[in-house]
Amino acid sequence: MVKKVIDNGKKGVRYNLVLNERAQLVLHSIIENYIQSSEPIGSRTLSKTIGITLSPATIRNIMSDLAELGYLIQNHTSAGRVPTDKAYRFYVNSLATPPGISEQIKEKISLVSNEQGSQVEAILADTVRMLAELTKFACVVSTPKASVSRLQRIELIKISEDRILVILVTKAGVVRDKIIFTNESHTQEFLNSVAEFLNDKFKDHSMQEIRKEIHQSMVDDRTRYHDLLAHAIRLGKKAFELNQPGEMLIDGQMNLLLDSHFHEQSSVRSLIDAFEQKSAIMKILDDSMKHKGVHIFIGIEIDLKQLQDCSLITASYRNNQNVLGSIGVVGPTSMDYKRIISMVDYTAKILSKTITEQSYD
Amino acid sequence: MVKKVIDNGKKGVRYNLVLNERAQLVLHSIIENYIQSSEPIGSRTLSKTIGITLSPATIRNIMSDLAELGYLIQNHTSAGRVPTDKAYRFYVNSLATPPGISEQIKEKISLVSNEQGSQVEAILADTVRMLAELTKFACVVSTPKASVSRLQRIELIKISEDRILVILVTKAGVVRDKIIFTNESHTQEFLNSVAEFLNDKFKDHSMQEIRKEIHQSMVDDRTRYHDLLAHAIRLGKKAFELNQPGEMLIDGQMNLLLDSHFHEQSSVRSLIDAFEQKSAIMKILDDSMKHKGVHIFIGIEIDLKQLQDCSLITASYRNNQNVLGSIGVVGPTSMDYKRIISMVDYTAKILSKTITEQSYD
DNA sequence: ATTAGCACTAACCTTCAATGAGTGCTAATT
DNA sequence: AATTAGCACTCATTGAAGGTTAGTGCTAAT
Repeated sequence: MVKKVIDNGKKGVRYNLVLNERAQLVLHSIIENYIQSSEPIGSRTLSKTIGITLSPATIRNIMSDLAELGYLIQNHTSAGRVPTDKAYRFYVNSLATPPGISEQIKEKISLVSNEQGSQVEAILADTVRMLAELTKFACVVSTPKASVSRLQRIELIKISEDRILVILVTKAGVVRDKIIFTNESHTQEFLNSVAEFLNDKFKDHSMQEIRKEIHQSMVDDRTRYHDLLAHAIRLGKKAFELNQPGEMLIDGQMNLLLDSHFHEQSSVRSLIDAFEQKSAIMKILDDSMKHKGVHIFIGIEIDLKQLQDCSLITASYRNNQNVLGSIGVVGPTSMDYKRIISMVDYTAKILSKTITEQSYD
Repeated sequence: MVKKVIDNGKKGVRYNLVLNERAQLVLHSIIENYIQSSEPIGSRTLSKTIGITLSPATIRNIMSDLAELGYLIQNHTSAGRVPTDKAYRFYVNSLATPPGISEQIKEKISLVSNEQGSQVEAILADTVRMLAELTKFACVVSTPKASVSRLQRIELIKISEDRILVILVTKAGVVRDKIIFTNESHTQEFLNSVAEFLNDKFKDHSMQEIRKEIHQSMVDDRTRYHDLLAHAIRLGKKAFELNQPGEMLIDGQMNLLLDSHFHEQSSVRSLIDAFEQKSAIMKILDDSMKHKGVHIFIGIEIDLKQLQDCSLITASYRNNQNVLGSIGVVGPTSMDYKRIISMVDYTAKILSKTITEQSYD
């Protein structure tokens, strides 16, 4: 029975479990129907909506085979069938380049953060909110990590005898601040000199480079005999220490809770859990930064059991110099992939454009 | 029939609709029962749980009167009765000083933001999360408004030919940044001089004062003939312009959505709406900053129709110098007021203490 | 290889009656 | 005069019965 389906003309190819064309068509059609209706698809309804003429009975046979191959499951014996993660994977793989999106949507996406002089964080917040609004799903974005970005300027501000506020501005337009503690008390004037020194020495260097250079300076003999230098290096070490691991902005979690796919108590709980400990999602976003283009994680492919009923569509954004972060949409596995993929794709592109313009390079 | 209840012994007092003692007891008991069970209270069950011996029939009579006076309503003719906003108002008014809370809870509250050297925003974020976690409701906090706070330091950072990044650090420990545009191009060195000038002149002044002083300087003749001064004032004007209207952090919205009181689609929608346009809630928080101690808004008392089924408990927090903002909990009108009030109260006190320690005064 | 036909399933909806928690009113009791 | 017992009544909730519907699998005919 399986043979019927895997047999696509060439007898010899045993392991190449490629669906024959008709089976593909049926599967495709089931998925698109299901995405639209969210209801199990039966042979009858399908035989009407599918393009070619095919009797319900034939379709039943094909569906039975597809079920056996793991593309479909039945919730009840007498219910229609529902696509599995494997089916969605087949589906998105079969999609060619993301289809264009309507001018209207494009305009909405482009409209965000047109306000000049916005900070990067504000742009990201606006973007993520817009995308959540547009997709009606939850939307996340990782903020640029300071470590890959290059230094625009550092400022040291005296707060109390033993506390200094460090402000780092990166070329990507991100402002980060943190407090460091010292044993000795410095005047603001002295801190200004130190900051000026660090700016001269490290401007345009990447944070990683800076940390390395500071480390080298510390073992350099010259440092010990030069007072300002010594202090500068000591303070600089603390200031440039790896700090925030990069953050993540979330919007539209509510959309998911309202979504009919997640109406059972249990799935709502696990969704909340997943978003509460951001780290896991963050990690996925980070990973997807490494590759170009849109990334799609379907159900079980997301390495997070709380999100087993979800799919995650991500795309990275960048400025002229670096990949800075990624933006993503979390929705039910039965989401309208075409629509969401193209939106995420376009949004990431516009975001890259906006951020590049705002960058200080 | 009404007379029976409003009559508390003194015939003459017609407008003073004070409930007699027994009616108060019954009402009190109904409310506490309802807070616990969330189910309409009938005369039968009440006659068992109430302290004194009182037959169901008698209680029915009293309940009937209370209903007529607007303290109770019946959803259906044959259902138990449920407290109204008016009843909750009576209830919280009758509560004496917030009762103490368990040491365990106190400890949990105090535990937050023990990490030294945290930024104010981080402390607030941690606090609001903790309070949401503890109360299982939504929790909001308004960040300190820059305008009331006093200047610790200003920095000007050149970003491009026509853009300058302004960083304001207030004594309350808040860092704010924004970008301003200029017609003329300045060197970073020049910006440093300007910043130093502004720091000398305005350190420790409140933002409001600074705006006023700048305004005066602009009409002052001397300003025109002094180049640095003129530039400083011009840039300063832009830098200190009223910018962010203060922000608001929210956490635990999900808790509300999960709460059984908000399980109808419509009320979930309106909750989301309410939190989406933060401004209205922000306004209430702002208002409550003006008064000392815990504030309680019950149902209709919240000037926001989307939150008609909610109550809001707020308390302001402060440093040595100023009231900085307020923190609040949003829950169903039938929340456990005693518990929540004491938690909000205690949290605000701890928050004030923490922030005072972090302040740069 | 495809399709028509048929028996079978299971969810879903509607109806109906029974149950139970509650009420208001009146008359008896304290 | 206030309280309580008793009674008739209301209405939401529950669960069983029965019909409907959308679906299946299998077999035989095309």
